[in-house]
Amino acid sequence: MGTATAATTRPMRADAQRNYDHIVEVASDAFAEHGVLTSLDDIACRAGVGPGTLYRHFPTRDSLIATALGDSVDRLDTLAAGLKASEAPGEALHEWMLALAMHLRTYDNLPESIAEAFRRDDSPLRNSCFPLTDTTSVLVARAKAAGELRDDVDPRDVFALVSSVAWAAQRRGGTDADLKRMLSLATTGIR
Amino acid sequence: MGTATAATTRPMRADAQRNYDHIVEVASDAFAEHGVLTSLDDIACRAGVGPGTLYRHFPTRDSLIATALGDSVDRLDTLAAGLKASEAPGEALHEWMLALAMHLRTYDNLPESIAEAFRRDDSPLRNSCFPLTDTTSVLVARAKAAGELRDDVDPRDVFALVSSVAWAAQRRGGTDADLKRMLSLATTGIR
DNA sequence: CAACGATACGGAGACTGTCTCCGTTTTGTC
DNA sequence: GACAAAACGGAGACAGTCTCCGTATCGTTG
Repeated sequence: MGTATAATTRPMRADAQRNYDHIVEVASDAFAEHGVLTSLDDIACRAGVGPGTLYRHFPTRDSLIATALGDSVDRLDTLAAGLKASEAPGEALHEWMLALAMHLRTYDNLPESIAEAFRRDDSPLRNSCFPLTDTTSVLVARAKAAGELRDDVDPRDVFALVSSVAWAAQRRGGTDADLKRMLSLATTGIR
Repeated sequence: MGTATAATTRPMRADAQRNYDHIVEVASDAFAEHGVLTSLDDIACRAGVGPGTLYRHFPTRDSLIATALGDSVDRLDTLAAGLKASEAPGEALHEWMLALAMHLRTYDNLPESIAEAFRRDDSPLRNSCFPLTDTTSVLVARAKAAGELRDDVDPRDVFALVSSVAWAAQRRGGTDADLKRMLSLATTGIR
């Protein structure tokens, strides 16, 4: 991803593509610095475009977040491919849960936005998470099959649990140590 | 609590007390119906007072939430007294964690507000939670002493974990069953 | 390369919610 | 009944979201 284009339809006009790319770039920085709740008009301003232009390209905050997260999701997908082939499904699941939790820390308040997106249909942010929930399901199933995870665990609960740990850790200090400790606390019970 | 008064200083003037009580009453309803993020001006309007009056009594949203939660916290305190004397500390801790999680579901978005309050000093909402964190500490210590809980568990992490489970469960459907299932998933590992 | 239609821009401004300031009203006391 | 202190309330400043539409830019066609 990185420089996304609506390749399905007619290609974007040159100026539109330029603005689109610049907005995403600025948004990534702004989200990283101030969290996903930062002012969108401010992002537009910093990107040197009017609010109208931003909202035309990204009708909702979610759509902008989803696009800004593109690279991080791609990286997770690469990791997922390896983990799905792992010969130690239990460990693979653990590694995945940690990676997922780290991903959810990409921006401040991201877990809230994603959780919110899951309550709406057709949210672009929700759609962008489907690869992640799918991978979670696969890894949970493999861990179960290997007898390394209880049979009664719902993969959706696992995703929710990881989200909630990421959420909690961010408010408990936000360091890697906080995240790992909280995740360990919450998952030791899984086996 | 219920009808709180600044009893430490001079008693409130009659009209002020009347407005104060009415605001809290209306706020409880509004929070219950629309969550803690509902419009404060709207609460003022429904309570038949001007915005100025509301903000004079409750300078921050947190202070209003804290007051509105008074009754629920009182009920938890009563429960806590019994649990602290329980002869089954492990079970007592579990029961407490469930009660705490239910409390955090009193209003929509309450876990977020409380977590946020914990990042600020002198937030009234944070202060109103101290009895709860204290009880958590006591019950965690007792469970440890009885050998029913790992020694390396930080009570603050326990509180954070319960908050995060309440948060996650609310976004996973919000039913009692969702909450209990998620809590069980997250705590089975505690022992 | 001129010119035209389609595409995209951008900023003024409507709208919503937060929060404050200060002239007016209510209260309690002497 | 009158006076000072306490409290009221609403107009309005401010910030953020999002839209509408006149204007500018682009790409294509002759």
